[in-house]
Amino acid sequence: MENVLDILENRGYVEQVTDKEELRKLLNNKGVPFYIGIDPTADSLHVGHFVSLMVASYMQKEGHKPILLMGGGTATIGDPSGKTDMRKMLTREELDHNVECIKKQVSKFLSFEGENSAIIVNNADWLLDLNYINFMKEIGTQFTVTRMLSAECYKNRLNSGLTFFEMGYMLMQSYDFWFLYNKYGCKLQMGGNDQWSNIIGGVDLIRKFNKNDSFGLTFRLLTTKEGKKMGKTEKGALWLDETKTSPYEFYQYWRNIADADVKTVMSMLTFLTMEEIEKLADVEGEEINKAKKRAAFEITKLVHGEKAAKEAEEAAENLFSGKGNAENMPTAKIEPNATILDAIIAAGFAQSKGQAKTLIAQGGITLNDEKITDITYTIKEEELNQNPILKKGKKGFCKLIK
RNA sequence: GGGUAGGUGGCCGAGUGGCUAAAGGCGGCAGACUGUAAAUCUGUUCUCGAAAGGGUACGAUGGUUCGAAUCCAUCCCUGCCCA
Repeated sequence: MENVLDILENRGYVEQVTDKEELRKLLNNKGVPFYIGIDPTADSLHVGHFVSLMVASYMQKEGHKPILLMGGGTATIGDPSGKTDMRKMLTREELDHNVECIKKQVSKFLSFEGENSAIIVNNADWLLDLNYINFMKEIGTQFTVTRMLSAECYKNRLNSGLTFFEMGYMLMQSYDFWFLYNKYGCKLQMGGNDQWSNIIGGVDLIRKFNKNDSFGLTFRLLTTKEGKKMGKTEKGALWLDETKTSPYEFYQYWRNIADADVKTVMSMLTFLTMEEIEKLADVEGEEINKAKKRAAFEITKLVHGEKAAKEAEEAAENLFSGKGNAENMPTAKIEPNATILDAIIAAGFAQSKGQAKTLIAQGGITLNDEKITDITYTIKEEELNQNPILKKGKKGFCKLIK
């Protein structure tokens, strides 16, 4: 029988493992509890979390038990790993709200029923009550600064300011793992590769207090071939929440990825078999567009469901084949007799009138396929009643409604 | 606490009294070419205004000056070195 670890490796998720052979043995059993941490700093997950959820999903499908750790405790004081500005402090209510929203999204990937149902825990439940002196005595003595500084992630920060809290963050995350190990028998922590130091911190701690039978595994960060993080859009992050990033936009993001990234995206963000993926992606030239379409569809389906994925696909197809009568493209409400500039801003194509003017000046704006050159153009009521389609460049579509 | 170097547009980074809405690079956007790709080339990139022109802006607040990102004072923040 295939081991989950092999699946994960074949699909290109795995970056580092503490002890691959021993972990493989452990995973031959069923129902192994493992945990993945998520900081509930927003009311939606973004693409960065997507990979984690995919991995967790594969793990659960193979019979293991996912524990999702919400970093409610650490988020209340702000996560320092953002470079300069400490993130906003979040109130308990906000955090609870975020956790609820996240749980909804997570349930598309993980089952909260059955023998190996996923569970959600919040480290606020144990971190907030810690006593500093006790913590330092018990946990602080187990770490040497010398070793921590030799970690890659701290090395880079050494010349740009590293606060004590940031070092302490590692202790807290290590403590989390130890706590879950004791409470749930959780023997495996998984996370993005940037979490490696924090994860092995926990593994070490468990070895010192208990025994050497816990593991850490990190997965590749989702980056393009050029090493840039995936999931950045002009509006910021690519969210999994449909009100923050519409299914159409979401679909378009994946439809537009670079050729070189198609395979990565398909293997890491879909459940297509590797044979299928190779068949689709190992092609020359224009053919690769089929693979991109499939990738976009599958990924959108996972996050927004099949119906939304189909709608996004149809909308895109109609728009790009020139018939602008799709139902599901983004819409923007404008007043009758609004100027073209207002419409451009309402559609989200520009932040200011100046930018909107630039767009027109550069010939990037069309209304029902008529190029707009006059920046004083106003959209009359009768024209608006026909719900004209405003187009920015080649890919920006928006239906104007009253 | 002492010494020292700094804080400039989304980011990096030049600029040390008027020619500076601020070089250059990155990123973004548009155009050409294409396959809704990449690479390349061109243009563009604070804001209001149709334009002329105005308004904000170089950590913060005051001041000097006809005129300040640039000089002075105080404060806040960051790096480095010493304690």
